[in-house]
Amino acid sequence: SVDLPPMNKRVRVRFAPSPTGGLHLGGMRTVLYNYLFAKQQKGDFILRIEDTDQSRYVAGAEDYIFNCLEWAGLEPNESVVHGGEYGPYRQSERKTTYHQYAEQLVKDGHAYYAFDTTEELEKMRQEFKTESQPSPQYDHTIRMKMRNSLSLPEEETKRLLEKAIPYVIRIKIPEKETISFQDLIRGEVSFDTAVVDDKVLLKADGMPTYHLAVVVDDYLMKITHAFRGEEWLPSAPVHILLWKYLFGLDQMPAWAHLPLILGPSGKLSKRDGAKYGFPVFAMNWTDPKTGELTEGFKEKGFLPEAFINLLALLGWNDGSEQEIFTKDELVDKFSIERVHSGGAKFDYEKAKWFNHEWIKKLPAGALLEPVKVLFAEKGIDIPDLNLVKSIISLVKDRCTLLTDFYEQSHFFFKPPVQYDLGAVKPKWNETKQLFFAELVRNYELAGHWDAATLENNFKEIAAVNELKPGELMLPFRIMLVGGKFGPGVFDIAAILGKEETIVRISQALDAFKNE
RNA sequence: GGCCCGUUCGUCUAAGGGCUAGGACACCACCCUUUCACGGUGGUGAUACGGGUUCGAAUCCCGUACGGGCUACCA
Repeated sequence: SVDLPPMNKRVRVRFAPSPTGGLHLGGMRTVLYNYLFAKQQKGDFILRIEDTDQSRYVAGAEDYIFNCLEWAGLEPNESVVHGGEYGPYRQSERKTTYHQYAEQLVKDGHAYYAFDTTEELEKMRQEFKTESQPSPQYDHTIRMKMRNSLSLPEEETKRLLEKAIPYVIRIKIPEKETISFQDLIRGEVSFDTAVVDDKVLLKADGMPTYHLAVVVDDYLMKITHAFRGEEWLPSAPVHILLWKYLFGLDQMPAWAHLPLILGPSGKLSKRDGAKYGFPVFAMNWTDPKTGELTEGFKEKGFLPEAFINLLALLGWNDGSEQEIFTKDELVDKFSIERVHSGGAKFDYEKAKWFNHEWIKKLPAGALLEPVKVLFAEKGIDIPDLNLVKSIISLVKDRCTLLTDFYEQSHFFFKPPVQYDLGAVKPKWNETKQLFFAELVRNYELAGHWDAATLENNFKEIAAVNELKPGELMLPFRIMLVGGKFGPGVFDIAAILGKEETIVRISQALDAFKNE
């Protein structure tokens, strides 16, 4: 065999945001798989987004997508914002190119002009609607009954074009042909052209539809691989025919159709998230038209590392029992052939588990920034970063979401404003009061202020007074933090420091007495 | 309706003709811990159904059922 120079892989992901904006889990996973594959092949990762300045889209949709990718660490090498050698990347700036290819298809007899108005199309659908065919298609069975350059006399077509009557260009699908291709995930998939309709390629406004744009762009941008959602499978025959007519089937990129991500009932939707209380977007998105907020994984308290990890495992695994992967490991181990062909239901509980594992796994230093932001939002200034690091180390095992850090550690920065007296009062007595008074005197004289010393002294005093330490630890906890929560009491006291610990005990003793 | 894709514990999945169908989440019990977690040990729980092929099928083939997607001058 001969060693050929490796062909530069150019992996492309292409999509449009929903008209209301946002970027859902399925879209995000498509980006991720394309990214992983591109990096693994040491190729380029290219992002194509439909022009979002069209009226059907909402403002800010494009920036939002790039922000999400930046947060998740999936930035493309080439895109409408990052640039590249194959621009322009905006569809509106490529109009003449699309037009040329569409005209070429007409000239070669693979496409035709259609002058039908919306009303005429509607009328056709009503007219040909039958029991067995509830949604008639514009296909070989009826194209000759419509107003297009195939059914009209040549002069009439010419006249209509000269009069600038609005028209679209439709592909002329062959009547009877079997089309098949090799999907990287599913193997051979085939279709019968008899049931494929004459899709519009060029719209009346001169813009291409997805079908034309994806083929022309992929060719001109030298795309070698493209993974997209399963919902595109039915239109694959149209794209294959366009490749055949325009550039040759040997030029076609390799395709993989990814399974859908399912919600509790059917395809995962924004509504599912709202209904069941879990995020479906990477980051918060507010629809500027309606003001409706859709919560994101980031703001919900997810780490990007966990987000990538859980997304990758939703429909793929490496065959081992490993579930926690860094991005580098994913790049290394990902294989498109191992992606499942069946859809996967999203499980929020498992998603949270991934985040918990990542919080436990990452060193405190890596969590510092998001925790700082969290506390800043709650109006708490963090003075000493090293102190916060030790606090993070102490509590991170019990935090599932980043937002849990507030609940788990706010008392280090603010003394309790009220006490869970119900947990102390019933068993409170003079002896315990005296014990804590003695504890304060002991702690004031303590030379070493560390958890082990504090615990020893605490237990010694308890023994001398013939008290069970167990009965004193809960009151002690409540004195320091106000309730039944937080890490080990002596760890808390050690971090609070001598002065603050003694102040909190004394204040609590007063509060208990007054009750 | 038509076309396409799919189907292993409740969920994500492993097993590519051959061990008692393995792991993870969730759930339950116990241990650890006098807060809550983490952690540890164990448990409940699945090859959609029916036919073939085969010495042998979760695995290959056919049918049925069920689920999903598409069926726009949206992507």
